[in-house]
Order: sequence, then C-alpha cells, then structure tokens
Amino acid sequence: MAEARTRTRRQRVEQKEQAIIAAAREVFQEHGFDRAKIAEIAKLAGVAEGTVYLYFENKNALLLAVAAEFYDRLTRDAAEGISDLPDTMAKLTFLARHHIERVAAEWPMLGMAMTPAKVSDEYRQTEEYQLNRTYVEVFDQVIRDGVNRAEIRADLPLSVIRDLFYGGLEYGARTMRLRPTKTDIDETIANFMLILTAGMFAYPAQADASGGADEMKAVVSRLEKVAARLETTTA
Amino acid sequence: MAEARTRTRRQRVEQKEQAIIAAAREVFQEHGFDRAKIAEIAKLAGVAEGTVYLYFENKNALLLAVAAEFYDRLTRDAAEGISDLPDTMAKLTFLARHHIERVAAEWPMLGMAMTPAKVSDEYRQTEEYQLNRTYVEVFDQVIRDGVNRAEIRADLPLSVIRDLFYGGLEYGARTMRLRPTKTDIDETIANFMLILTAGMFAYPAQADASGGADEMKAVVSRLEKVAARLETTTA
DNA sequence: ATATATACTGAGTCAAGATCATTATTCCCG
DNA sequence: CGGGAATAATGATCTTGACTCAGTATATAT
Repeated sequence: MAEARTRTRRQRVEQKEQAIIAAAREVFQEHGFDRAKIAEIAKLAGVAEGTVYLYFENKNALLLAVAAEFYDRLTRDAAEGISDLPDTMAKLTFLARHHIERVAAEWPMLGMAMTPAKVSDEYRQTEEYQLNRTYVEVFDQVIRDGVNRAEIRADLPLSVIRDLFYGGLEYGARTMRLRPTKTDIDETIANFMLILTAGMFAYPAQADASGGADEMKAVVSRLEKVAARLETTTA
Repeated sequence: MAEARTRTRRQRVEQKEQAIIAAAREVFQEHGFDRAKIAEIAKLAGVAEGTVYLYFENKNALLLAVAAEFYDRLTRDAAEGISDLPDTMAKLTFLARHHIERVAAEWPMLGMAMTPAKVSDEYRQTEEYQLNRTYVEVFDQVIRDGVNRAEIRADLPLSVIRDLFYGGLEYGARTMRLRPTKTDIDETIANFMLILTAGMFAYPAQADASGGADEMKAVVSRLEKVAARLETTTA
C-alpha cells in the first residue's frame, strides 16, 4: 500500500522531470543554449521557474540531461545497427552514416554541451565524458575486432583512428549543414571511407586489381559534372 | 601639420584599441569567453567599461577581434612555412604540425568564436567564415597542387579531404590536451599522415600496372583545368 | 581664447540565472 | 476523518554582468 503510493508519487515526480527535459530539449533546439530561457522552459513544462531548480542544479545540468537522453539513444542505435553486419568496412560505413545523420540533426544544440572546455583529469570526471566514452566504445570495439580479423592495420593507435573518424565526420556534417546546395550524403560517406581505407595519395597502392578502371570512371564522372556546371554558369 | 596631428590622434586611438584587444586576449585566455568579464578587460586595458563599447560593439565583436589577430598570424605562418617544402607530403605534414600546435594552444579560447552556430548563407557572411576561409585556402592550394602533380588522387572532393584533415586534427589536439601522459606529437602526426596517405585498412597494396596511367593523367589534367576555370568564374 | 568636436567615464538600466521564504499538496497515523 | 509532518511548488526577490547614456574631460580649429 505504502509501496504503491510511493511508487505513484515517484512516478509523478519522474513524469515532471521528463516534462522539464522535454521542454528543455524543445527550447534548446529552437533557440540554442545561450538564448534559451529557463522561464520559457518552465512555462512549456507547466511549472514555475523555481521548480526547474528543484530538479536540476542549473541550466548546464539541464542541458546535460537532454544530452544524456540523446547519447543513450545514439549509443543503443549504433550498437544495434552494426550487430548483423559482416565485416569492418560495412560496420564503419554504418557508423559513419549513423553519426553524421544524428549529429547533423542535433549538434547545433549539443555541441556546446559536449565540447570539453575543461582540462585533463577534471574532464574525465564529468558526465559528458562518460556519455561520450560509452558511445565511442562501440566504434573502438569495431576497430579492435577489425585488427583481430586482420582487416585493420595493427600498427595504428586506436585514438588516432578514432579522432580522424569522428573529427572528420563532425566537420563533414558541418559542411553539409552549411552548403546551400544539398550534398549527397552517400557520396560524401563513400569518399570519406575511401580516404580512410585506401588513403588520399595517388601512390601505387591506390589502384585496385582492375587496373584503375573504377578510379577512371570516378574521374570522368567528376569531369562531366564540372564541365556541365561550367556550361550553365558561364552561359 | 593637420596631417601629422590627425595621425598622432589616430595612432593614440589605435594604440588604445590594441590595448583593449590585448587585455581581452589575456582575460579570455584565463577564464574562457563566458566567464570573462568586460569589467576585468577594461581594468586591465586601463580604460572605463564604457570605453570598451566605443571600440567594440559587444563582447562577441571583441572576441572576434582577438580571433582575427590570431588567424592572421596563423595564416601567414602557414603560407610561409610551406613555401620552401618540396612535395605535398612535406607540406601537409608541416601544416598538420603547425595547426595542431597553434590550435592546442588557443582553441579553448577561440573554439567558441569559430564554431559556426548559424546556418548556411547567414554564416557565409560572417567575418569568422572569411577568416577561416582565408586560412584554409592555404591548405586547399596544397591539395590542388598535389592533384596537378599527380601526388593526390583526383577523384576526391576537396571538401572531404579538408574536413577529414582539420576535423581529425582538431580532435587529435583535444586528445593530446586531455591525455594525462603527454603523447608524442611527432608520432601522432606520423600516424595521422599514414592513415591519410595509405589508409588504415590492412588490404594488400595492389600496385597499379601502369596500364592506363597516362590516360588517367591526361583526364585529370583536363579536369583540373576545367575546375580551375570554374572556380575563377564563380568566385 | 573660445567654440566645437571628439573621446571618455561610471553610475544606472535591464535581462536572465539562481535563491528562498512562503504557500500548497501529499502522506501518515491516532 | 483530521491534524500535523514531510514533501513539493511557487514566484517575488536577489545577483550578476552585459550594455547604455547623460554628463564630463580633452583635443582641435579658428
């Protein structure tokens, strides 16, 4: 009896917490962190301003709660998405696409929260760090597996691979967001993976067994696109 | 005479502006943007709080002025540093080192200023964008040269290469900053370049029989000419 | 020397995050 | 039930810091 009532009370409390988080997500999404006002969040959640501070220490903690939900989904979906894929290449391609799509959608809001301003040990004790670490662990495991399966070179530090992968994706997502003409996400990811797998240099290692036919096709294709664009622009 | 007096007045004014910028740099450096107080900057610069607003529209404009100085140095040093280097590999290695060292030193302060919060066309009209674009142009030119010299694959969009390079470096710099044990910068850069040049996959490098190599060069050459013309026309 | 223009000042305004004394609600038990 | 203890919620109030502006000082021109 007391059990049941306590539970319903806790449920009510948790429901209110969820309402606040949901309101915060919406307001952060619309205005960005700095311009979002606690007053608006409170109003949208149907509580008084002071109530927000009963549930969250401050505005940052509120952002963090929103980020935590986001990361949970992100991590779960990443782990789920790669589970049935056959090899490292397929897994990484999936992760790249998954990341770029999610990040493109929510980075404007979350970037602030997740970009570490602190230093060293201090940062490692933040919740941001833990969230990020859990997420990135999915990627790390793919790479470790890849090394074991002899699909990935064993002489590269995992951290360098990881930084290149996610750093490149973050910038790539930004570029896509800023481009007026929509860039093709599949093509971007394909090129991204191509560099990571085969390198960008034109050294002998570049070509596959087919004697460079694929690359030739790619170049010709780009040539045609550029030429076409040149015609329309100057015409 | 009037000339001279006008000049000395302007000099005084510019000197004061410099004093404010210098003070701002110091205070931003110490506390980060959000926690930096205009009051402290004004005091350090030896002017009243209101005076700061005669020189800069607001706190953001002040940060931007600091960023502009930083980018000017950064761009100049980058262009200078690569001028005598023999090939693309050497140039990129230099740029990577140069970037990671500078960014590691000042990103905590400047990251906020230079990370675009806005979207699309709006962002392109900001000064941040122009500063960044000028800096990155040095890199872009290295890549274009590399393609012309057949050192870089011609089938990759420049933007993807650029995003991977600078995105990877930004994350790499962050990792080095956060690592308690100092990681070796030379080793990190070497690994970074290794992935970018040769890829991280363990596939056997299948050398290209030179069949088709000449044709490829010819196509690439034509492509680049067309692309160059396109750029000058639309720029 | 005086008038005009230019530069500077810092007390005051305002917005928004955070606090806390007060009020409302829920729960427990006689 | 009913009253009182615990818990939850409120919003007026406080605080901080970016920004303004009416007034003052300094420089320039005639």
